[in-house]
Amino acid sequence: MKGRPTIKDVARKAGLSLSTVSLVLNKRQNVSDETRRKVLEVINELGYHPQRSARGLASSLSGNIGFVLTDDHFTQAEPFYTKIFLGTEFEARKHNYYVLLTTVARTVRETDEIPRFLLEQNVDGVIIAGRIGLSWIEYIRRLKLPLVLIDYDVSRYHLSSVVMDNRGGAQLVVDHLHSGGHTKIGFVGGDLDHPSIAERYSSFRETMQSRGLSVNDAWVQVDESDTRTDNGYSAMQKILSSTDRPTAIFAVNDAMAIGSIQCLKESGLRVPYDMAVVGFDNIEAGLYVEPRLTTINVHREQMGELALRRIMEMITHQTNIVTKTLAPVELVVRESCGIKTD
Amino acid sequence: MKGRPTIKDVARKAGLSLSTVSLVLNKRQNVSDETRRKVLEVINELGYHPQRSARGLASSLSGNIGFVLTDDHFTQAEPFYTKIFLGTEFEARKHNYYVLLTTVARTVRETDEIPRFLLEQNVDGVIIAGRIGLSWIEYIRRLKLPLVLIDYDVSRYHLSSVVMDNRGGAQLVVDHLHSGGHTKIGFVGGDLDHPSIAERYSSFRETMQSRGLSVNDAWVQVDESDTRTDNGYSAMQKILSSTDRPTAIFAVNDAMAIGSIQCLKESGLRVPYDMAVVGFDNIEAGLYVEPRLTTINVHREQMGELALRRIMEMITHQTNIVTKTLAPVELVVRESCGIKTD
DNA sequence: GCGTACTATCGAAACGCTTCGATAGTTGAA
DNA sequence: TTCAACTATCGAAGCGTTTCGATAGTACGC
Repeated sequence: MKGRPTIKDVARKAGLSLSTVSLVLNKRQNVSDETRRKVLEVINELGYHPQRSARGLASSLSGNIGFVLTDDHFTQAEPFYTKIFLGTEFEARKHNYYVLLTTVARTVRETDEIPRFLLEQNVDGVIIAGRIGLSWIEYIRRLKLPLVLIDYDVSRYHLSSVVMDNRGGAQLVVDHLHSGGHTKIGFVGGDLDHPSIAERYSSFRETMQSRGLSVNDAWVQVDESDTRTDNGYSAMQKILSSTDRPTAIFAVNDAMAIGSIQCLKESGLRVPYDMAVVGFDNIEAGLYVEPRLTTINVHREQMGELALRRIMEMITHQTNIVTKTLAPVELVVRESCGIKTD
Repeated sequence: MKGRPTIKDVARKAGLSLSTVSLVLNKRQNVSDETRRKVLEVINELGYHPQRSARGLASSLSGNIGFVLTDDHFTQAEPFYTKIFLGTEFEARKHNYYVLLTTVARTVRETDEIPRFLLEQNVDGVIIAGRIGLSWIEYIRRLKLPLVLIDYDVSRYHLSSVVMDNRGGAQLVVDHLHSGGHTKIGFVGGDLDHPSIAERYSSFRETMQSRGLSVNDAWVQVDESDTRTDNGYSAMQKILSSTDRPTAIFAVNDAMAIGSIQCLKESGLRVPYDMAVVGFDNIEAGLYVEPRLTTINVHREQMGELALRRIMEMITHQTNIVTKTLAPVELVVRESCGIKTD
C-alpha cells in the first residue's frame, strides 16, 4: 500500500462503507456499538489519522483558530501573552484544533497586512489578545467570524471577552492594606483610557469608600500617559512632594510599583516601613526588587484556555451569545506590603 | 452569488477555463501575458483568494510549517525563542505559508503527545528551536519531513541547522578584551554538553592560544551543571579563591555574567576596574545590571527567517542537502568591560 | 506548402473527506 | 398480521483546487 492509509482503507478493512467510518470519526450517533468498536480497532491497527485539508474541504471548517497579537505585545520580556497563547494552544488540542498565531501592527493599514488566514478562510474563529486598534476588531466583525478578546474589551462593541478580575483584584489590595492597619492609601496609575487600568482605579475608589476610608487627592496620581517604571517613579515623586503623605501605595501595575519603590528608596524612605507598596500583575521583575513585591496574580494560561472554550462554543453551537468571562485573581503576599499573613 | 468567490467564478468571469486560472495562480509559465493580466484583473475585482484546504487536498501540500519548542523554552522571560518564531512567521508570509507553533515536553513520552500536525500530515516541514530530546528528532526524521534545527545541533545526525556564530562571538570577546590590554582572561561556564556552550568554550581557548595568551586553569570554571545566574555566582567564587586572579572574565552567557558581577560586587570588587566582565547573548537583564553588560548579540528574528528559508528550499527543490547556517553575531560594548571604543 | 515543434488553453480525473437522501432491517402498537 | 417509526448502514454527490493528457493554433525550417 502506498502512502498513509485513508478512510477508504479503513472502510475496506472493516468491511463497511466510507460513510459509516466517517460517522464514527465524527462521533455521531446512529452507529451500533459493535460497528464503532470494529472501526476504531481497524483505525488503530492501520494507524489512521484523518487528513486535515480533506476534512476542511468537505466540512468547510478549517479546524484552525486565529490568534492575533500586536508585535510589541508578543515580544515584550514579560511572557504574559506568551503564556496566554500557550493556554489557548493547549486547550485547542483537546478540541482537535490548531492555533495560527500571527502578529499585526496596532492598526489595520493595508490590505496585504491582513492576516492571510482571514483572506483564505483558514480559521473558524479569532482570538485577539491585548489592546489592539479598533479597525482590526471592526474588520473581523465584518467577516462574521466568532471573535473573543483577551485582556482587553471595548464597551461600545458587543463582544465576548476574557479579562482578569481587575475590580476584584483592586478590592483584594485595598482590603489587605486595610487589614494591615493602613487607612491612608494612595494610588499610582496612568493611561486611564485602558479599560483594565480604569477598572482597577475605579474599583480602588469604590472599595475605599465602601470601607469608610477617605482618599486624599494628593495621594492619587493618575495623570501619567503610560504605566511604565519611569511613570511610576515620577508619579511617586509628586506624591512625596505633598506634606500629608499616605502610608501605603497601591500601584496600578507592577512596573509602576517598581518605579515607585525606586523613587522611595532614592528619597531615603524604607519600604515597607515608611511606606508600603502593592502592585498588580505579578511580573517576574517583582521577585527581584528589594523588598520583593506584593501583588495580584492571574493565571495566564487559564485566560487563554477560557477564550478558546468560548470560541469553540460559538463555533459548535453557532451561537452569538456574548459572554464576559472574568479570570479569577489572587493576592500574592511578599515583603513590599509589610503585612504578614498566617 | 452566495459566499465567497471560487476559482470557478474567476474562470467564468474571465471567460477562461479553471485550469488556466489555476496556472496563473501558481505562477506557471505557458500563459500568455494577455491572459495572465485578464485573470489577475478579475481576481482583483472579485476579491478572490484560493481556499487553503482545497489547495492542500489537491496538491498534497499543507501550506504549513510546524514549529516545535519545548515549553520551558517558550515561556522563559527572555523572549529569545519568541523572537525567533516571529522571524519565521514573518518570512513564512512571503512564501504564503503558515506556521503551526506547538510546545512539547523535552522527550517523546506517549503517542498522544505527538504534535497532531505530524499525525495529520498537516505540515510540509518542521523547525525545532532550542535543545530538545533526541527522540523527537528521530521521530521526525522517520517521517521523512524536511527538518531544520535552530540554536541547536546534533553532530551525530546529519541535519540542517541555523545556529549563531558561537565561535566567532567568542573570538570577538577575546579580541576585544585583549585590545583593552587584558592578557589574563578567565572563563566562566558550565553544561558543556550543550553544543553552543561547548563551541564558545573551545573557541575561547583556541583564540587565546592563537593570540599567544596563556590560560591559567584556575581562571577557568566550567564544571557548573547549568548556566544560570547562580551558577555564575558560584563559579566566580571559585575563581576568586585563587591567589592569582585574572583581570577579565568571559562568561559563557549573560546569565552567568550577571551572577559573576553579583559575586564580584559582594566581594568588594569593582567592575570593570578590578575585573572586567563580558557576557554572551545580549539578554535584556544585561541592560539593568550595574555596570551594564558588554556582550555578544545575535539577530534573533534573522535566525528564524533563515531557518524558514532553508525549509522552503528543501520543500520546493525536494533536496536533501544538509546546510549549516551561521547567524552573524556582533559585539555590544557597554560598561562592564571597561573598554571604550571610538 | 507541408510537417515539426512549440505554445496556450482546456476537459476531466483525482485528492480524502462529509453529508444528504435512500434503503434495508427491526421494533412495537394497533 | 400489518404498518408506522425508527435505527443502522450505504451510495453518490460535492467541497475547491491541481494536474495530466489532449487539442487546437502558431511559427518556422525546408
